[in-house]
Amino acid sequence: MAFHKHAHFTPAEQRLAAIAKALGHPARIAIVRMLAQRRACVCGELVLELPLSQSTVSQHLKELKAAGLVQGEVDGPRVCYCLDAAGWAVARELFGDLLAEIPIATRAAAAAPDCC
Amino acid sequence: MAFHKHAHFTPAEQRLAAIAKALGHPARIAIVRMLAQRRACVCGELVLELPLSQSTVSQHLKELKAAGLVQGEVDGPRVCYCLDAAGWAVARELFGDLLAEIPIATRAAAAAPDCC
DNA sequence: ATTTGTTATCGTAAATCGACGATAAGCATT
DNA sequence: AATGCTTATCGTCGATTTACGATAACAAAT
Repeated sequence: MAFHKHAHFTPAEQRLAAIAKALGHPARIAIVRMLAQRRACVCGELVLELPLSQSTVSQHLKELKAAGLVQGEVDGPRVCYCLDAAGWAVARELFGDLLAEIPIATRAAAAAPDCC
Repeated sequence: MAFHKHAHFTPAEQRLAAIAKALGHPARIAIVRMLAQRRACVCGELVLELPLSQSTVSQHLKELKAAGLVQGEVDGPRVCYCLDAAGWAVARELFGDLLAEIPIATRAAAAAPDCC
């Protein structure tokens, strides 16, 4: 069933998994890229540029916010979203740590099958 | 509904999302780390070290394989799993590209709220 | 050919996801 | 106070995920 047995994994594994899960949808990747490119906050502009309804975009933003990757601030009648620098620092670090554990493919290793 | 409107996103966004989704579970992060540490193939050892049943571990491996992050080769009576170097090269590149688009937090930017 | 050990698949159940429309909530302006 | 604009939440639907036990498939050894 779905009473996920997360208790047995390290905090770093759980945090990285949560971040990866938040990025595990093309729309959320696209949202992050849009927020990164125009550094200023884009509020409902996201809805205009995405092939999704307003409520769906709002939910995606909620998930990104829950993962600590995005911040939202109320700015008058609208809400101003931007990337959460602290969250992305964590993402960089945790993903970097993981990649550091993984051997990089060399030409020799690519020639011979690298399994077994 | 869940007929995901992925058609409107770029191939890179979709591929990165698929990779991130595959990593979006602590058990799969743990599996990747285990395969990275003992570079030799661990077959059913994964089951012994994870708090999950054999069938559940097999499903997680299947998802990692579908995402191109893990390879499996039949080795006699057992199956030999290892990381897929090519897949991880793509993961490195795509995630690196994304991170390159995202401004790194500076001390000044951290002092002032970086939103709006 | 049968047995043994390992892995994959099937079937199932509860929870979550992804999407939408409709509605509520919040803030400015009128 | 009422209107208008923007965003969040609610309710709903089907699909997917996570997990398990049970069973099938498969390779090696007996």
